[in-house]
Amino acid sequence: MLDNLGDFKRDYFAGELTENNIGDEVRLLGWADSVRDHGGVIFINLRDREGVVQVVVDPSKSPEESYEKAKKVRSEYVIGVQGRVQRRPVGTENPKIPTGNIEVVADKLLILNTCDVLPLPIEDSINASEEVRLKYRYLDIRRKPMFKNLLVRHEVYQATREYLAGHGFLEVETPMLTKSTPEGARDFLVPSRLEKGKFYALPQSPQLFKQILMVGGIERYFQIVKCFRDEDLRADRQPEFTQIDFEISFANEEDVISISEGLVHFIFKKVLGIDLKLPFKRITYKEAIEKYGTDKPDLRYEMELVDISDLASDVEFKVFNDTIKKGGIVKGLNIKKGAKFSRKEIDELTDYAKKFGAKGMAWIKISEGKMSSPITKFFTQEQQQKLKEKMKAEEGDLLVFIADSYETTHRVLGFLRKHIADKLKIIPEDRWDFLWIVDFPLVEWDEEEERFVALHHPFTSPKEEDISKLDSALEDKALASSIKSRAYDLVLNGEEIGGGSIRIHRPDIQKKVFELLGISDEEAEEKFGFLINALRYGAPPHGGLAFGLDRLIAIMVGADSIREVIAFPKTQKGNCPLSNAPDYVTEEQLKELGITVELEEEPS
RNA sequence: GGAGCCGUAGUUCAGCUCGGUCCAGAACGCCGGCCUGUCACGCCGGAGGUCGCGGGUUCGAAUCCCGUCGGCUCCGCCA
Repeated sequence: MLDNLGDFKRDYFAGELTENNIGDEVRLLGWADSVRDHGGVIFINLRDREGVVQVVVDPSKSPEESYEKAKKVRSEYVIGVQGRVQRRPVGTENPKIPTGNIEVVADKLLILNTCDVLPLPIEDSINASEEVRLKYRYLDIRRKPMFKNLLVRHEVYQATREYLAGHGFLEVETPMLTKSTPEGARDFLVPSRLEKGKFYALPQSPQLFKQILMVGGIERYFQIVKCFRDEDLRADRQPEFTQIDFEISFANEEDVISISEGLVHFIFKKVLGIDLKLPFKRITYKEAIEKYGTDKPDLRYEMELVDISDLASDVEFKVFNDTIKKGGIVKGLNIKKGAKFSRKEIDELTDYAKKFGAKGMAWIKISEGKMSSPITKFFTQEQQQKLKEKMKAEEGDLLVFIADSYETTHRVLGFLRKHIADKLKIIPEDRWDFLWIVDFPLVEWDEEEERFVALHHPFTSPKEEDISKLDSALEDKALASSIKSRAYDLVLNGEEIGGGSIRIHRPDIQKKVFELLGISDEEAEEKFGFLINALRYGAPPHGGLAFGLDRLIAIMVGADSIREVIAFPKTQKGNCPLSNAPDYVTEEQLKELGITVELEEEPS
């Protein structure tokens, strides 16, 4: 028989009790974390949000009714205890828990609810499969590490609001039911009942609305906001995710960067007690690609790409000099202490490189004072020496080379660099390597679509000195590619955690950029007409940034996946094992929306 | 769209190479009994399985083959 809560109130959280409470009569509410029945005395660890305390039910001290009830308590029963706090008898202290010097002698015991056999253990270390954890997320969240992640998340929200509100930013909500936009990710669509055949889209970001808020004279806007993108999932990608989004009027890059740095600094200080060094390092997009092979380099380890194209054009090795002749490049990585790799391991690296488009991978081991490799014979002594100098090669190193186009070479080496660093476990933990990537190209040529696409988004402003290039950019691919944008990304430990730009605030420039992107006047008018219109009515210069909140928090708590910092995340197929969404709806619901569904198979 | 790993009691796994001795086994959990200072309590006993699903091969399939569903990682995709 279960007890009613009635007017039973909690005086303390279990974890709040200290030796100062000794002698106090207290009431506690929570879950039975563990029960130890000795046939006589019964120990129950009562757990709540803030911690655990031992409750003692002693037949010689507690009322018989309470003792009989205590015998029935099992793991995760919901209980209430009224009792006196006492110092534990000498020798029975438990140093493993913060309240280990005290215990509560139960006077009154309430059993408020029972609990079925648990599908996953409520323990700190994770053993259960992720599928089970998501299905029973309420049990998973009872685990301390999950609770801590959600707590950190809460503290980041609060710090964000404190900092941005303190710097004159107004929190304004933007619509969740909005308009589908071309460019960018696939939209989630929501059918309109009132206008059958029409659809809302869930926002990929509040981009257009926050710009319009600037036109509206808000001056400084922010929002902690859900964004939706219907693309395939990854460990760091969910179909719905959260951004810290902000925008500033009359701002240039430095204003946005400095607010961003201030915010991140504030969050780290407030939540983790860490003093980040400001300003963050900055490198250009070009430098990032050429040194690290990626636009989100992890600077926690060195291993930079080395260009040996000039040397490669002279060596007899056909793969190298042919690549150069065709306008490609040859670059290498020095894998420190990599000479210990077996032939098999090197072959695995080659296969890995091929996955990313490499045709092959050349390698040279430096061991016993000389170079050993199938390609050494193509190098003269002098060339070997030169190569060693360029690569800063020392005894015990392994040099690997990719010869291909500019793009492929960098891309492959970028992935290799990361892969090898993981493999060799040379990435230091507990480092916070923030890095701004600046000077992005405005557009890049998309071979598949046979048009230019925006690297950032279509509302990103070109650099002021490049605006004149817009007029002839369509006819001149090289010229178009040389236009730099006013975009910037913030990278932390090799992950992109934020990105933004100074936007276009003039309708004439916006029109030219649309033209460059192959977006016709009609299409621009139809899809973004409301923004273009707004720009015509005194739009101030403005810019901003959005942080990927989930990624930021995942890195802060050391989680491998953003699912660990989201209360109710989705699986890789976009399912929610807890609620079983998405699911079929009734014929009536579909009819009301004027929707007919074509299924390959009938729903079961 | 593609590649890889995984799917066996409530949970985590072993068994699968080389089919039979497996009407499947361990640990934790659960249930019952004993136990008055434990805290991963202990001791004794017990229950618990559509081996993801479907098909095939075979005298015989958890094990081999094909398909399919689901979970995870990655590529493509993600302005």
